[in-house]
Amino acid sequence: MPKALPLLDTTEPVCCAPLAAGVLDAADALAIALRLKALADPVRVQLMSMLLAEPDTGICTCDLAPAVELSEATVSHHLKQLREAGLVEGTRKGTNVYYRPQPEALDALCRVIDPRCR
Amino acid sequence: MPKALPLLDTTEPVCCAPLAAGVLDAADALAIALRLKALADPVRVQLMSMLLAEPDTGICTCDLAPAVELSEATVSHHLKQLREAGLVEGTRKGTNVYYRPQPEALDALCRVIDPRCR
DNA sequence: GTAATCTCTTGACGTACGTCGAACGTTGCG
DNA sequence: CGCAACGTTCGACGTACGTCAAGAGATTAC
Repeated sequence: MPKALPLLDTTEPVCCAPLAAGVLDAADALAIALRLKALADPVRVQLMSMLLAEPDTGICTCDLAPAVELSEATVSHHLKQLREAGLVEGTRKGTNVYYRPQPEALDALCRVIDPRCR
Repeated sequence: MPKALPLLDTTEPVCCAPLAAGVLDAADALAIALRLKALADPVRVQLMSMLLAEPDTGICTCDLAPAVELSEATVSHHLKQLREAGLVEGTRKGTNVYYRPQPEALDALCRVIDPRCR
């Protein structure tokens, strides 16, 4: 994507016409692609599935890192990607930061992709 | 993803437990991530939307390239990614190759991602 | 205030990705 | 056959990405 630097706000759920509703312009396509890219990594997919299993309490970085067998720095990086895509939200509790999933964002992404949706 | 080289077959629609059904293992997460990655590019999103608008006749490379303002070589590369993910299918008609969308693959991906699905 | 713990950021490294021009294959048509 | 049109592959280039160690912030406990 060496064209325009993505200075977009992707923290809100994606909001544009579905893929199957007609030909998308470049801006809408970018909005969708950026959110897909946030999830298009095996580690982040796995992290999302873990967080979706604890939607209320959330899970902290120090518990996620050993579960995916990566350094905390790397997991923090992945969580940042997910956060910037609005897919998760982190709240501090003492020294820990508990991450919770944002199902609405995932749901919005899903609806935009759905070939039956238009 | 510098761990294992993805020698997986991704041409079939993704088939594993949904994200929200429980914690995914690394293999399932990879299967999902590879398909998401195939679509996680603004050009490919746009191409998919164009193809979904002509699901029966399909569109050939030489018509897609000017529509996204890229070289035919680049568009061919993107179509290859989509083809390897099972999201499109190309059939030759004379010198042209007409690409048609594979809504089942997109639908399967959508169901796996859906936070309401489990 | 000091120490301990958790988290995030920075810098660096290797790899993967998007793009193009040029070369190569394929198909159809004089 | 020889040529033209379409498509893919190859090689090269710059950029983006995933990873970690090391350091910097933040918060709690003593």
